[in-house]
Amino acid sequence: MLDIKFLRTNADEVKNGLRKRRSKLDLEQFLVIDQKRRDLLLETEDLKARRNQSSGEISRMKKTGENADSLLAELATMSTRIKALDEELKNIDQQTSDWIMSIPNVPHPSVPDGVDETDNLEVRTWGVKPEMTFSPKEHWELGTALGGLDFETAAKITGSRFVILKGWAAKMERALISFMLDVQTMENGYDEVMPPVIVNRESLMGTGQLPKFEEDLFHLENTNYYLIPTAEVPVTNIYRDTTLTEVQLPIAHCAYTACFRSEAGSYGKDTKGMIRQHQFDKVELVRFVHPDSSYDELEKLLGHAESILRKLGLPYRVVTLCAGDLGFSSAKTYDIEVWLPGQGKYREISSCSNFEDFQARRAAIRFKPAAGKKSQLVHTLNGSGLAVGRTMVAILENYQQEDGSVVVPEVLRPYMNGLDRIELKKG
RNA sequence: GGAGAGGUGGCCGAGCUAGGCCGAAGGCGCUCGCCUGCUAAGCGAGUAUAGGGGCUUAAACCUCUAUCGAGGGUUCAAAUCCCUCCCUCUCCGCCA
Repeated sequence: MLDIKFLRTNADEVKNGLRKRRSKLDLEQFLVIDQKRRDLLLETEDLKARRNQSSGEISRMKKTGENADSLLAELATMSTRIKALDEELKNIDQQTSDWIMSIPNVPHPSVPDGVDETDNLEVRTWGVKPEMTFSPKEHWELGTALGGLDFETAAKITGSRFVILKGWAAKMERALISFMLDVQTMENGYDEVMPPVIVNRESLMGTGQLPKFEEDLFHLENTNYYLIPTAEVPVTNIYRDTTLTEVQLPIAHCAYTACFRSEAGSYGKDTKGMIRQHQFDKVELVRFVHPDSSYDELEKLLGHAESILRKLGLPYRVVTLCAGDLGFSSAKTYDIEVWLPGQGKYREISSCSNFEDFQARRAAIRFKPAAGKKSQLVHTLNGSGLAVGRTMVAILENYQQEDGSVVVPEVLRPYMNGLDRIELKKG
């Protein structure tokens, strides 16, 4: 959510931002509503001030035994009028907040112009794509053949876009989670939390998934509860309605959770394999920082996510999302895309964003400056560190051998009882 | 699931069954000043948030409105009365 005063005084900047995003929102419409709202507010508050004053008058008259009947009658009609105005105001307030909640964040000046993912800007590449003398297989083929991935049984017990991990795959999932959390807590300074994977509506409003993207979420029937689409939601909301002190910043949390997405509108996309599941594991990194340093913090966060891929020896590239591809709440996002030899392309494995004060304003996350000045909004950032399932996909495809076996990356072996190679058991 | 207690300012804690200068006593904490060789103590003042309007380059400031878990209702007027919901705590039951 943007600052309403900022909207009024910097309307042109916001309009430019919306245009850059290819958004169809017409800010003028909002400005008209806003003006109407303020006029109404003025009238209502003025009337209330008079009522409050006269009410005090009545109190005094009753004490002295004077007759207050005429004043009482006058106030009765005034109160009716106020009630009507309040009703009107409530209406227009709703309109205003609907508007504000639906305006996306303004892209940072460094965000490249563009329409969709084809306009994203490559920042750097890392690693060497493995050379294969054979035609590389896709992960679902490898994983299924090696007995680790079972999509069919998952489809039976639940439905499409679910998987059962078996044996080495289940173990590798667990190993990856532990490995990622260990790196982030022991090397990169994150405090680990394990939050609820069910959250209420208010939390989803705070981070910006609601009210606009209800259809992407799993909603528990007849409740105020939703399954989280990312740990960003519960972790960011830890500090909802909280005023921190400046010395506490930056706060850095990492969290492993399962994530749940309805994937509405993605029919036909990645229908095979583990790339796009309704339920998947992710280690998330969340940072609460001073506004002055949030873009340095974004680079830091990105580095923390990259460090996992480097340790695993998985080649990747970093891209800056263009304005048209930018998420609703984000001012700037880097995607990390890992190389998948089986698919022959880079696929997103992490998304690192600076939301500036967009989420902080919605969620009321502030800090009190050391100088004792007025509290101000923090900047929030988050990124995957990393998507666990997709990491397994990348390992399978990058470390596959001609005979269909898969070498286990060295850093992962201690987490898998020293297992160094996944191969089909004979017999 | 059953029975009960409770949610008030940074914290503690009055007020709530006689509804009326209550945004809210008192205390603690904090800030600024005074005082004191230093410290402690003492004295004085201040100390919520959001929104609107005024003033301003801006801030400060002034003023109004709202906020005593949330949302409704009664009333000229609600922290105080009524309804619904949420949360916390205690006891019992159940349970990984």
